[in-house]
Amino acid sequence: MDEETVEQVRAVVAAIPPGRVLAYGDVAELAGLRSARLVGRILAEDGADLPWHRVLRSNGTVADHLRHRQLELLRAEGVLADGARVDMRTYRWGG
DNA sequence: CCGCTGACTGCGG
DNA sequence: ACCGCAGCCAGCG
Repeated sequence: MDEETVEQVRAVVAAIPPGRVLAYGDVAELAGLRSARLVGRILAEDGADLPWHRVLRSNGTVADHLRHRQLELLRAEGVLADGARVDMRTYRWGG
């Protein structure tokens, strides 16, 4: 992985305010990338120390293996999920 | 080089 | 709401 790319993504994710969220694609755009998948990959490898739970799919759902943990962390900062889905219109940073 | 695999996305049926 | 498909970037066999 390109170190600069990783740092760009890390910077964007670190800047998301508590109680707000972004889609992988949003992070990619803000970091100057064309691939949302790459953002997911970077968070998987270098995202442990970041508020990675504020990044989810564009439709408000999250990957299965993260579902429980991520929704729990979001709930703790006031982001409520309607079942397995977060309302992006309400919580998306910017909006 | 080829194909498969993901913390993904938008479009069409 | 469901499904498939094409694009997407990087790593692995």
